[in-house]
Amino acid sequence: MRDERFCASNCPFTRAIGTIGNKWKPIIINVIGTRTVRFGQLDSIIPLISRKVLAEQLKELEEDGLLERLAYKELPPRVEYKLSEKGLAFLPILESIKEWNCKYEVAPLPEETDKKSRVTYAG
Amino acid sequence: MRDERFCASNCPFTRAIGTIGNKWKPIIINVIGTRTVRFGQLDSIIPLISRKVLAEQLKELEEDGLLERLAYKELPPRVEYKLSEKGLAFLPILESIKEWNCKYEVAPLPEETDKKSRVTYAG
DNA sequence: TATTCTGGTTACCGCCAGGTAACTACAAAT
DNA sequence: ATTTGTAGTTACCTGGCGGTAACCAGAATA
Repeated sequence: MRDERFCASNCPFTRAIGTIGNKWKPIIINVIGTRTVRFGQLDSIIPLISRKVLAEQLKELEEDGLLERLAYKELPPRVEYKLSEKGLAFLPILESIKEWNCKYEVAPLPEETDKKSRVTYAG
Repeated sequence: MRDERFCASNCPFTRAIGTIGNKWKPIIINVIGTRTVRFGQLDSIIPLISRKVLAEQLKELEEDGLLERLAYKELPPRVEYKLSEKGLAFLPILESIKEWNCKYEVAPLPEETDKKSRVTYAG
């Protein structure tokens, strides 16, 4: 999911894209925001992602220093995720993407499907 | 390459990620920048992308209004690409990603491979 | 006559991203 | 005794992403 060739580039921008340049990571970071969120919450807030891929993405985000994982030694287990300083510093960028899209997006609904089938987050 | 489920979302941020949330599009937009660039130039500047995928990405970027395509009726053909107003408005976002990465990136070179194998753009 | 130059498109094929289902541990509730 | 709940992990399998190679037009050059 991370692109290793990108991450090995000499260009810092290319490396950045290699790290966060896929569809799930911006969504996950945006959903977490300034909160502390548990795995199961993410799983239900983002219905289109499977648990397997969610776990992979979270692991990579943690390895890349965007995320902090807090595991409590309880049963049933409890794990909380929150953004690190680096992750929090990425939020304004996501915010500007949101504004950019709102400003320039053109009519995105060519075929008027029933609105029930549309999902709120990440789908 | 575009994620249609994302693009059909009610959430403008999710739609934005559905449109530009893959690894090639930010790279392409960044490479074009404020210039006017021909297809063959892009192909050689970004060595890791194949012509097929490059053509696909350019077509989608044009459909999404980020890019303007100017085809001259010559032989051999000449086609020039430049960013639209929407595309140009996206450049500052890419710039802030670059700065963010430079500020927070941690030692990205675990195994010291020979530097010759590293590529400058997108790889 | 044959090659080159450009911007693609098409057919074909292999691999892996990602989905599904099953399974784990153990405590507490029923 | 059995079900429930959490946070994953693992095995297995398939669709489709993306790579490669061939091919196109038609003027210019050798």
